[in-house]
Amino acid sequence: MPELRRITSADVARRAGVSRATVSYVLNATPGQSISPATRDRVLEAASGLGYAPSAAARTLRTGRSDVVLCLLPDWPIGNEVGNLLGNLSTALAREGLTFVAHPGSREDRPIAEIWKAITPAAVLSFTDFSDGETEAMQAAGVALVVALLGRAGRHALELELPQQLTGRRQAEHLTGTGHRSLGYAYPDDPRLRIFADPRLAGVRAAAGGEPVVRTVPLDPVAAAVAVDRWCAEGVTGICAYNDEVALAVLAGARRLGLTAPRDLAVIGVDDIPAARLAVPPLTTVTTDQGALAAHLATTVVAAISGRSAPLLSAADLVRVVIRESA
Amino acid sequence: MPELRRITSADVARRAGVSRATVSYVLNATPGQSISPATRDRVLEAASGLGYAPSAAARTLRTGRSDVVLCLLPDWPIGNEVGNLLGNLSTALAREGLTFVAHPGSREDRPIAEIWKAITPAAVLSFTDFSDGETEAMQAAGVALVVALLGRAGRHALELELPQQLTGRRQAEHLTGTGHRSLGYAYPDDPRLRIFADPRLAGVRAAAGGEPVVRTVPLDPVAAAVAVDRWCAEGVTGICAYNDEVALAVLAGARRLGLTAPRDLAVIGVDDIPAARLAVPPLTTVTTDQGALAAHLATTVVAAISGRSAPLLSAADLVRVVIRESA
DNA sequence: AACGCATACTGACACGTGTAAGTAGTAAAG
DNA sequence: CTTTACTACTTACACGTGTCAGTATGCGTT
Repeated sequence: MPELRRITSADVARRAGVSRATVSYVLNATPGQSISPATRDRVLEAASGLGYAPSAAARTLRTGRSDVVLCLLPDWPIGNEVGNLLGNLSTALAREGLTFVAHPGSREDRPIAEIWKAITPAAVLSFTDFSDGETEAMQAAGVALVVALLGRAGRHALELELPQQLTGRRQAEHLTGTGHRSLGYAYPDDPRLRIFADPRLAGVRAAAGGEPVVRTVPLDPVAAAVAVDRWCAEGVTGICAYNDEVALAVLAGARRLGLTAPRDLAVIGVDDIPAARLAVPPLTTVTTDQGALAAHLATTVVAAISGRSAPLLSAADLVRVVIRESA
Repeated sequence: MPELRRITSADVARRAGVSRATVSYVLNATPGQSISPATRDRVLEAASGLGYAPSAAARTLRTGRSDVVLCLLPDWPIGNEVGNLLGNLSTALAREGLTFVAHPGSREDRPIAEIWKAITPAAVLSFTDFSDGETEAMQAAGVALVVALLGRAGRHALELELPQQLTGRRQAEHLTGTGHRSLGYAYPDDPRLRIFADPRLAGVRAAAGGEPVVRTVPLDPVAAAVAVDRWCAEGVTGICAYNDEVALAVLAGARRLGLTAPRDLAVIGVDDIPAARLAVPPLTTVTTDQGALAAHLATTVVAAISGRSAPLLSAADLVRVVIRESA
């Protein structure tokens, strides 16, 4: 059995006939160092020839900072669209030389300190915001950047807040644009979702003429029917739903009452999940350009890590209405 | 401004009035070392008093192994159910002292070597299987365990293969149990999903009387109608769909043809997504106990890391049919 | 000839940890 | 009184890297 040993930069140095320091300078393209093209090539060839892979642990120990960006996922079920965003974020950050990883699971079953202590990330992203103590502890441990994407406005940049509001705006604009005067907002049943729901509702409020009638709609046809019945009694004709699933519940509730969309009630969702176009009737919804959003998040993270100032998000054409038949 | 320095075990040792080695022995409860209760308490108190957090990088460097379990996600969109599985897996591994992280994004845009090099995980999980070279390189770099959950049968344990097959079995059993003799299988449009679809189809084959009529069904009502039309012409009366979304497409296609489920065509899905119970008619589907599956995966990983043999999966009551109206 | 000054490197240290090997001190056994 | 065994530690090294401070060589200038 062949000896299975890690290949270190010392191996590369030996093979290239130079010192280990030179190897490090070549492979990291350290500025301010002058290396002759000849030895540079020798080092590069030796490294790839041996299949050298620098030890991240050693590098992190030395520099006090890794190239990992950690994203703490919330404990509520992540849907297709968040998964999509994470995928795009991962490729966008990879393009900048950063490694993106996500940690799912609630914060309760494991203190989040355990997590970033085990990774030593360059940046930590979270959907919810941190306590001041947490932020402080992380920065003391060498985490360069801590960002909450949503949550109570603090001194953090809430980068996702704006697109969420815009989502609500577009919903309301579409309904008022098609003649609906009195709007309802179908709020999700799960209280953990309010962190997303509140900014969307705020967007609806801003774009709707009057105050929308907010009602919680469970993902159940019978319960949804009750909500729809009361909306109709109040003269509401257009419903902005928190997302497509809630919108499907509204449609199912309306169907139980013998109502058909969009004639009796217009419904518009968010996310454009696959089930939306397969619904009865096909669901009009609002979709976000996750690729562009992820790219912006990535540049924000990179800028913050390297100390530059982050560009502003031009959210205007990020969110788009997909018109089908339900509204 | 207060000096912001990392608290090391040397700080703890100084404060407790002992050597650094003693601190390490106490905090890691190293077997074979005898520490007096008095000094043990002093060390423990000093550590918590200073808020000591061991550097994962240093520990990883020293031991050559971290307590991180890395899961490589495929590049196709992960749905609710996979997200659920990841969450459960995360909490199950946390209970064993392991930190779970997921890396989304395709393998193409970043060689996977870059990823595990940046993390140095104790184990790597993947849905697809690795090339032999990749496996070898990872083990050379100190990764203890490499597991492919699905894929071509190799020398790896394909832990997810069995539950997937069982899923297909349960679908077919339900349909044959309700009198359907001639079955069809609605295969997903996206070729990247075949890694999940093939074992499920194999399960249907094993449980169905004859060979099911396999047809690809895109997530589009019009295209799905074409498939349904041909199935009906062939005398097929029950459809096992790859998942709930494909099942919804089949239902939408049937509706376009004026057919109603389950009278003209019985349809059964997989996953029990929220949209399933809101469909017309509410979708009968097969659901997996993700919590139990995750727990089994976690114990398998832990067993493999610590060199013990893994327990077998008792898959029997893991998969369950949710009977609604479509079949 | 002396000096400055780039170029092209090398030697040595530090990061924070786990652990093997060693060392006093005490106590029981021979 | 020596030996052995055990307790309760400490000293010292290694893990693999980045980087500061040197050093030797060549070259143009004073």
